[in-house]
Amino acid sequence: MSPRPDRSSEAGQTAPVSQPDANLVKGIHQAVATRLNDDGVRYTNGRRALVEILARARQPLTVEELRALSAAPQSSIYRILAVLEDAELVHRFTNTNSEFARFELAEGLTGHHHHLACANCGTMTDVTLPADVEDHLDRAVTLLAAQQRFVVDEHRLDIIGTCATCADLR
Amino acid sequence: MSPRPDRSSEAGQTAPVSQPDANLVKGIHQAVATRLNDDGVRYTNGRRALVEILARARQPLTVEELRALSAAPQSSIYRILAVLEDAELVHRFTNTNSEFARFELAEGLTGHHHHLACANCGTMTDVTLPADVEDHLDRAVTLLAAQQRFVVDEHRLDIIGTCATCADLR
DNA sequence: ATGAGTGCAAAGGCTTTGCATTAGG
DNA sequence: CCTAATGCAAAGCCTTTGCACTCAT
Repeated sequence: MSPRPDRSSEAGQTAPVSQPDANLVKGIHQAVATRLNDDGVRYTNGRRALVEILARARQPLTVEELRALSAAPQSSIYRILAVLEDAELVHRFTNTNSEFARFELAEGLTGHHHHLACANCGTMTDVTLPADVEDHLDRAVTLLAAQQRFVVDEHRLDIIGTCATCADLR
Repeated sequence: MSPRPDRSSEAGQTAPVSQPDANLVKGIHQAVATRLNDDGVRYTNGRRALVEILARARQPLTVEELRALSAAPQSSIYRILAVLEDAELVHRFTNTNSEFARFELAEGLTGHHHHLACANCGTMTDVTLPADVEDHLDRAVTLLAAQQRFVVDEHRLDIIGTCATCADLR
C-alpha cells in the first residue's frame, strides 16, 4: 500500500549542467540583474551562482539537486529561490508524482516550453512544440476558457512517460 | 517577500458538490467496486463515501476540502486516498501554485480532461478540449517525444488564469 | 474469530523563519 | 555605516505511521 513514492531514491540520474552556452547564460544574468535592480534587490554572488546553475540546466531542478551543485546552505537556497520567484524570474512547481518542488528559470528568460517527465526516475527535460501545434492549442484553449469567462494567463503541458535511460535499464 | 502562498486562506470558493448525476456516479461506484474487489480490497462505507464526493465534484479537491465534506478524520482520508491511488482509481497531484495536494478520480473513471486553474483562489475545474485539438496535440507530442526516445504514457495540460468569480470580485 | 479498516495521537520530512553575523552600496 | 543578505538552528505544516479498537466476512 505504498502511500507516496520514496523521496530519497527519486533523484534519478544526476542533475546535468551542460556545456557553457556562454552567450545565452550571460544574457540571462543580464536580464536577471536588470530585473532585480529595478526591484531594488541586490544581485549577490549567491544569487548569481544559483541563476548560473539554473541557466545551465536543461531541466527543472529540485532543492536537493541544487544543493549538490551549489555550496550554499539549504535555507539560503530556499530564500534565494523565493526572491527570484517573487521577481517572476523563477518558476516553482511540483511534479505530477508529487515529490518535492522543482525550480526552473521563468519562461520570460528561457522561452515557452513544456516538459518530458519520466514516471520512473522523476527527471524532467524541456521540450518545445512546433509553432503550429502551439498556436492551434493556444487558440482552442482561449476559446474554451472564454466560454466559462475564464481569463487565460498561460498554459502548462507535461508529457509523462518513460525516458530513454530508464527504458534502456529494463 | 512572500515565500509561498498562505495555505489557510487559499481554499477560495467552497468546494462544489454538484447535482446528483445519479447514473454516472453509480457507474463509477460499480467500476471502483470491481477494481477493488479484483485487488482483494474492501469497498467499505468510508471509501464509498469518499468516492461519492470525488465523483460529484467537478474538480480536483484538497484534503481540506474533502474533510469539510466527509466526516472522516484526516488520517483516514489520506489512507483511503492512498488505497485508491494504488488501485489507480484516484490521481494525486499538486497545483502549479505548489500548495497542498489535490485529488481527483482517475481518467479511467472520468475520461480524459484538463484543468482551468485560477491563480487567485486556487480552485480548479475540469475542461475538455475539442477532439480535433486533442488529436493534433497528441500526435505532435508523440512525435516530439519519439525523437528523444521518450515513450509517452499520458499528457497533462493545465490552463492558468483567473476564474470568473475572482474576476468579478475585483 | 480473524485479518482488514479506522481513529487518535505522535512522528516525519520538506520548507520556512528568528536571530545573530556578514557583506554590499 | 546601514540595510540587505546569509547561516545556523529551531519551528511549521502537510502528510504519514504506530498502535489499539472496530467491523466485515
